[in-house]
Amino acid sequence: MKQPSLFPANTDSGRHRQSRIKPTDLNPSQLEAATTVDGPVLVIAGAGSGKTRTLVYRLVHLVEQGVPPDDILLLTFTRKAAQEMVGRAVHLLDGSCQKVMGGTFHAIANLLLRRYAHYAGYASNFTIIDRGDAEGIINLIKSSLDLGGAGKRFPSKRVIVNIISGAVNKSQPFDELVASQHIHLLEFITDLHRIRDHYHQFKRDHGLMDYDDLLVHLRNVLADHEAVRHEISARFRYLMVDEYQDTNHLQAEIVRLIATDHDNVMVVGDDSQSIYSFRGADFRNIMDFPKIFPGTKIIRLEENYRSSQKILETTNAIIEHAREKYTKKLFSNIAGGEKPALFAARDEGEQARYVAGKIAELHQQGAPYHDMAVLFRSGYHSYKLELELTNRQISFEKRGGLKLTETAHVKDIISYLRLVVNMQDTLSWNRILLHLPKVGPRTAQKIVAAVSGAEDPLTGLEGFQAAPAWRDEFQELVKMMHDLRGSTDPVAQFERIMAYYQPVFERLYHDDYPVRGRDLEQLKTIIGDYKNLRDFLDDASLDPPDLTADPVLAPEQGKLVLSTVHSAKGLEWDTVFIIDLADGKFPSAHSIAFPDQFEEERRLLYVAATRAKSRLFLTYPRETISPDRSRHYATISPFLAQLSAGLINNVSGGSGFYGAYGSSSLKFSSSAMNHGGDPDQACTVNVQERQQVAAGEKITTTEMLAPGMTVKHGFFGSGQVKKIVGDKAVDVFFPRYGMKTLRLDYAKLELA
DNA sequence: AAGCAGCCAATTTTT
DNA sequence: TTGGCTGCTT
Repeated sequence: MKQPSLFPANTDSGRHRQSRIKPTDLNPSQLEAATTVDGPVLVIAGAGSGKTRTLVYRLVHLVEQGVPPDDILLLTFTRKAAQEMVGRAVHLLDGSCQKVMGGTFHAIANLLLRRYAHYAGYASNFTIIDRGDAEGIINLIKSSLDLGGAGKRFPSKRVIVNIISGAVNKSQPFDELVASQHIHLLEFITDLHRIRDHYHQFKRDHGLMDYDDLLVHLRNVLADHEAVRHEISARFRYLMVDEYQDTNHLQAEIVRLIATDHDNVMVVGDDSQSIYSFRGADFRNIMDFPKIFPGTKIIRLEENYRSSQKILETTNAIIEHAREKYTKKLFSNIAGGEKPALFAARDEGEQARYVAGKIAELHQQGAPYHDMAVLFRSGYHSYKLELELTNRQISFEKRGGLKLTETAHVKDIISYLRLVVNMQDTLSWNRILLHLPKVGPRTAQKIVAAVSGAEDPLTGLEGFQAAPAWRDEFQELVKMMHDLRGSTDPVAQFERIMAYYQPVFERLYHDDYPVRGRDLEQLKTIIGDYKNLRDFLDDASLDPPDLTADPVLAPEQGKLVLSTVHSAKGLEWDTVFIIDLADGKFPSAHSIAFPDQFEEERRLLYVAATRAKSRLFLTYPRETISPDRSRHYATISPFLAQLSAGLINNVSGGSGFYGAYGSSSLKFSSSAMNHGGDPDQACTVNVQERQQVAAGEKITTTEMLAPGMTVKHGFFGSGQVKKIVGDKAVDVFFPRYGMKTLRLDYAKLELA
């Protein structure tokens, strides 16, 4: 949890000792990577190729060579990853390299900016805001500029934040991004500019930084202030960056700038595991690295030490079909094991029962729960399974999906706490003032004006003339704010807030406040780990805890893990289940019309499948139920339909229990398998199946279309066919989204 | 004018 | 399960 201080007094360092690294611990490539001390190094490390091990040993090696641990900066994708690597190195070194600075780009940027923020025009007590906060600001601006109220075609706050953030993370000009990704919003471009400018000004005025600002301002400070650049470059003489394929241009620039004076940088990555392009990540950073750092030593790790050869054959086949040809083909010396198993369940309920049953069965055969994980595309895909596991009393830990800090009641508490640290934080004022009875957006705005206009915000608050209807509650608030300012113990401050908030809480969430109350208990426990309120608030934004099913239980080891694929990155388990492998769920429906996104979904499946050491189960439901309770047939994920026969073992039962179409699903799956190796064949089978179940409405070939016809798409709505492109694709114009080229084997089109 | 209750819609992935 | 919109109440 705690970050080491940024510039600690460095005392003992670099005692030479007998090396802890035995050459036999690493293979020759790993050893070379671990023992190259100076200069730029690019390590291209396939899944399971011992990348983490190599990084840990390099840490050890650097320290053994006399590099003060203090001088090393380890940039990782999650804070957990950094902790684990440093922890392992500390273990190998008997505790002597605790001072290695490690964390995410954002966390490190935060630490540095606390010191250098004034170069960016910020005070050092700035508040870090998350996505929800950013959306809140956009809403305030939208209403203050009187936008969006009238026409409902005006983009939602979500879309606006996406655009603003996307332009920063993709280093793309704002207008260009709107033109390429949101062509239908070009008519609003002037208003979008106004919103963007107000948003930037708002953050500046109130001491707020969003995630992107942390990177942007750090980059700017490094680029524009030579003295600072040299100071930081000297401070971190050795840089290591993990998961480099998931960095964006801004992050690459930051690396370049921090390494200014020494070029001692090792980056590690795998282009076939790039899964964060939605956040601006560009795996071409890997290819560009040697250009930016001339003289780069390139090392490849291609032997997989994680998975059995049988699993690896399948994962290799998954990535084989990628449009982009990747540089590596992994091999494994782990013989034996089982082929991956494919289970086509009748519906989501059966899928959950199958997975839970398998887990119970394997557990009985001696497999510990913590050696098993269930992975899925989206957080909510696991809901049914969570119920099933709870029924069977199998406890689990869920990663990814909703965060504790994303729940309304926790945000409430955090807003009060933020004000203790930064009274200029208008966004938080606005939120908590709405808790007063009879106070809505309008009155809240007036109070906010009084608060931010005053020399001392609290005096401004006190001076506000509250209406008699809510004067008492207002006085309570004033009193609490005074008490909070007089305290420095986070837990005491939390308690004081709760004393005030409890009645508000019960009124606001009268339906379910007892359940929500457990989140607040959990929050209190977490706050108890901090001595300093700002550290807590930073972590709450930068490393928000997952919303766990049973908060009272400490994060004990030994539990089954349920996780989104994104949150499973870098981890491994003996047994892995990947569920909901149906077209439209994995790959997600959003990706289907966009080839780049579709390819990223493929890599995502690759990442998921390469987490497995010895057992891999792939499942999908044949039928899904929408929120409106209508049923839909689902087809197997195209990524699986493309695979050759023989790679995967179809275990889809076949007892009459599955019902009429259940058995047809078996035929479908196995025929797709039998024709495998030839993707077109598999697609043909796929197409026939769709025609059969959908009574001929779905468009499966271009022969069914002609320019001028109207068609319907699940995401884009109705559109007009403009042009037939080849025999598999069609250009369609959608009024709200513009012209799209749709590939008929990806996209599901219907005749309107 | 402003707050508030109740209804309907939509829902990716993360720092 | 939240969020936006509508129409009723203060």
